[in-house]
Amino acid sequence: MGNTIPENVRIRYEKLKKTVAHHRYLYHVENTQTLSDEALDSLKHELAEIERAYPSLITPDSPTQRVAGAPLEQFQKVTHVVPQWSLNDAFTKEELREFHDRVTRVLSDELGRAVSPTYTCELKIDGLHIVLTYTEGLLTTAATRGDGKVGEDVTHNIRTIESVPLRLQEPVDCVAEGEVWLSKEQLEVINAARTKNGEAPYANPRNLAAGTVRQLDPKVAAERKLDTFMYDLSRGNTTDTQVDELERLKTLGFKVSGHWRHCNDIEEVLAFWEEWHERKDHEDYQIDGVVVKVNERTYQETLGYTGKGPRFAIALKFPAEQATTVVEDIQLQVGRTGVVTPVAHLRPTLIAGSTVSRATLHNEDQINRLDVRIGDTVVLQKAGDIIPEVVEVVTELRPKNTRRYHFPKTVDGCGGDGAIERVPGEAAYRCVVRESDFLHRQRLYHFVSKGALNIDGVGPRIIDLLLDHQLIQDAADLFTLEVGDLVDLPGVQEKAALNIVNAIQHAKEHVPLYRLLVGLSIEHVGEETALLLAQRFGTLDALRRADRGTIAAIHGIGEAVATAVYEWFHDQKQQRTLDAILAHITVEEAASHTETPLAGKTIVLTGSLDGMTRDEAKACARQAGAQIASSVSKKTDFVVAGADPGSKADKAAELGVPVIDKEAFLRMASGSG
DNA sequence: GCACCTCGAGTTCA
DNA sequence: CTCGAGGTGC
Repeated sequence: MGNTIPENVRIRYEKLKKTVAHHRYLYHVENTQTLSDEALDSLKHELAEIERAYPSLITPDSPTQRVAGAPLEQFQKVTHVVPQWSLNDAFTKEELREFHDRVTRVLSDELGRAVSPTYTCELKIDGLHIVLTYTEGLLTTAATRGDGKVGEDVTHNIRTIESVPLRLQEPVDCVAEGEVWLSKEQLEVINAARTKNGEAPYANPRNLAAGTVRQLDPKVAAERKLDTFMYDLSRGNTTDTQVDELERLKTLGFKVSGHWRHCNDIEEVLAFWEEWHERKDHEDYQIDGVVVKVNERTYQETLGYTGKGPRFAIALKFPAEQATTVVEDIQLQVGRTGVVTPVAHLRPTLIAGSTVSRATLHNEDQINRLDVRIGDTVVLQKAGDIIPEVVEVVTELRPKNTRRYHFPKTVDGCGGDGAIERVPGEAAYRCVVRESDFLHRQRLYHFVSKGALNIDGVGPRIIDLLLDHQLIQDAADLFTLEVGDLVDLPGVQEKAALNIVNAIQHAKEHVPLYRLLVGLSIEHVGEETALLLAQRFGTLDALRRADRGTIAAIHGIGEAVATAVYEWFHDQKQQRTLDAILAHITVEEAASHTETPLAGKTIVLTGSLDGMTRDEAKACARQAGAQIASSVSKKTDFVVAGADPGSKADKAAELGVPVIDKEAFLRMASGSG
């Protein structure tokens, strides 16, 4: 503070800031340029000079604030205000027509009249999805998509991207979604420099863009010229169509791709797709398809969402890049549960930016369907551009004297004599012996993994060392390890030993109940089922005492899962293992949902629950343990009536079923009242 | 009893 | 991402 700023400096400063921001707007949004690069640099330089003299002038939207300071220690998690859906995919014209048929059918059913929506087509850029949050027009947060609910805060890197406005043209609150990408040209520039330094070049722009955004040090991002296209205003949007939304994004100052089209029918959509199938390689960014959206907002809302994504949009992908290679061998892998998976070992081949040498064949049926044989030439592609997939065998190139693949009857290291069996009616082979050293080892890997106890820095390699040197027998032994035990291990220094012990000691405090349940390797119990169990019973003791029927009564858990859980908790050996673990860890109990007045009740929804979609209300009721029925009967416990209730409310009155309003429903669902 | 969805488990490479 | 199996809703 202290030194006052002369009025003329302040005016000059504001003027400079405005000019630079305006230039950015023209350049990235309007695609025109009014200043030479040199002129712009000199303005920025002058701006920086003034700020150096009067630091109190600096605000977050100053062009000088694009390059932030020190590297981060680690990423912060960001919970998305707007759920980040992913899109369903279509690969053929046929699938697109099915999408269109479904859309028109649902709309006609819901609205009671024939409706033909129009569509927008936008290019699907192969980059990294980002979510930008603005408060009163200022960029406050930039986050990655993550799992759709929680992403990582990468504001420090996104700020460095020129095309991202630090201040919008209007002081609005909004959330915008778009894609960060790196041009093919930039990739070449970077790779040329790397090759010169004797470093390996990066495989493709997408991976490099993703890697860059996830750098802790913002200097790296600032050097690599990332760019953006924004395509959605998910909060603070008042437009009635997707077309208007794109225009609105531009008005606010976002960079929006110019290559989109408003299509009146599905044939025009297909024409756009075919046109870009031809053109896609001529752009400076990678395009992996066309995003097709129902244009009209009211129709979008009518169509709504599934658990995965919107029903009003689809990603029409271009055919995946394919390659052919030779199957050199088919080998068997055994997982934690004893399931045997056949994997094709391939002659290494370059496809979609990486060299692939293995591909899963899933199971015996899949091998038979494809009739893959050792020695065959196969067509390979990457599902979702990541996982290699054997599409088909090129039978014309099959060598003579090949034999159909016969699934072996034994697998090395599977325990006992290595026998495997396929239970009739099931697809997978499993190890016959289920209590082998091998499977025990796999279960330990799982116990320390991210989804379970999440012991940082302890993975398969460390577990192998500990087991092989008899430092541990089972999971409980991990918690008594001391630095002195570990330093004798080959390749483990004092520092590493300390890290391991610290990580284990850290992980044993406040273990959420569901994470412990995940870690126990109970059949059918993964993250979701573990959460259901934890929420229903609250404590491990309650779960241990539960009978089979109580477990099966949980919505989302049936007989098969209930039996597996019940039997695990009534197996003496498992219980001894569990007790041993419990002696060392503290378990964070979950809030039990048994107490809500709706638990076990059957309810019927009618009328519109304003501010809440039908799906949300259903989810809320289920969460509280209620069953939802579609019509009112004697068995109905409550009818929830919103605005304009239909005939169901009358029926309820007739049968004497209690009718409650939205507020009462929410109170009951949340456990009070 | 069947069509749908969700979950769990296994999957590749840099 | 893909598969199979389990669970739910009609």
